[in-house]
Amino acid sequence: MAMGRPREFDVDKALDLALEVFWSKGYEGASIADLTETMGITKPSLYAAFGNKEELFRKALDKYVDGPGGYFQVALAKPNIRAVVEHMLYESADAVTGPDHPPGCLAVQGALTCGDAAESIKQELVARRAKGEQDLRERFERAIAEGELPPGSDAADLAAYLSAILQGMAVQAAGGTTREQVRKIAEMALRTWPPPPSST
Amino acid sequence: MAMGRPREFDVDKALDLALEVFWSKGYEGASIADLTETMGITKPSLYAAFGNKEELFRKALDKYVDGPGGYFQVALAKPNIRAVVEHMLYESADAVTGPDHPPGCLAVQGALTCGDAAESIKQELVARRAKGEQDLRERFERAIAEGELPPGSDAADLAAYLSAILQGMAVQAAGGTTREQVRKIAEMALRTWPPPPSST
DNA sequence: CCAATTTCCTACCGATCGTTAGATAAGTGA
DNA sequence: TCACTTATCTAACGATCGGTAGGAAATTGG
Repeated sequence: MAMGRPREFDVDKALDLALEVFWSKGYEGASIADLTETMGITKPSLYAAFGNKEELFRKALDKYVDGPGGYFQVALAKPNIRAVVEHMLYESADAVTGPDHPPGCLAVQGALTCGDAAESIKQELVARRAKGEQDLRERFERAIAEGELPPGSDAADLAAYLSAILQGMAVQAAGGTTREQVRKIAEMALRTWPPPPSST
Repeated sequence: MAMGRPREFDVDKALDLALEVFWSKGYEGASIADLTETMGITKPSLYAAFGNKEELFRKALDKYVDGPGGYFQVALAKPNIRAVVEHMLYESADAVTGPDHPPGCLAVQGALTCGDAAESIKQELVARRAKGEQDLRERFERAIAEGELPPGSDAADLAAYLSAILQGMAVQAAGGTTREQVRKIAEMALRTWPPPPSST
């Protein structure tokens, strides 16, 4: 069976470079020219290897989620709820201010708003964030069942609250806030954790 | 002195409509065609009245800040620090989920990331968010001086923390989270307010 | 050496981007 | 009525957008 001409670039490496571009400029802000230039390949090579811009973004997003964004699942797997939240906040603070990649979080800034053409990408990111919040919620439910959180705690509310803080840290980082300052936000959130259940 | 042909549209009304478009699609996602269609005017009319896309955005942003975003300054002016934070959180929850305008916050989602051409708009929004945080910080400094916050409280840290929560609520809203759910985030933040100073 | 297969690159596609000439229409002041 | 000014519109500008033909180059199996 004929193999054909071998590829002259590393697909995985090129995807990493594409991820960096999407991460720093967002889906709409990253042009095909930006991408090919950074990836070091021509447009036909990009399309042959990755399909089109949308598919390329989705592949980059997958790589992000279990690469730089992998701390999320690691945190979820911690044995007690305090460790989960601590890890989530501290690792997130470091992740969104990592010195070796763009600031912020791809799932937040990839397409928080966009034109009509990118609507499906925006929805994909909305769904990913919702999935993360849902995972958190389930983890909190387990913690409540195991008596790790005050009676009356609402897992959904806790998940929304923590998600908001994480996303807020991402916005701060995207705007250039330093790692030290973002870490302080994480520390303050932890200092008041867990928020007690509503007294109503 | 000759007046020339009178304008056939209401500049202020058109600017409001432009604001809605930028608010829901972001600076890059809003095309001139989108804007003129919504505003009900032709492209030359837009350019004659507002300069160019960038100037139009800046004018819309100004209108946003002392219109839908006006709650921020109102909250800052409250007489005691608890009222400031309460107002800020509750009004923000309602503002980012207002039924009569796009969800989220223009200062966050207008250009969280972007291509090279929109870099100056992104920087403008970064500066605006930083200014809001700085205003908060100064209000906290006053509160600390007046003994309204625990001794040892750090005004800058408190401002960064509250800013992050507000921005996180905006991200949640932009993703379609309901007003009720966003309000719960505000309530939970308030339930733990103020975070005590670091014990180190 | 010769198909068959796959990647490579140059050049180009139509559509849309933001922006503007240039002509015409509607008002004011003399 | 007649300049003057300003707004209106159609139509177009060059640049860039995402995406692709089409042919040359490089590999494998026969």
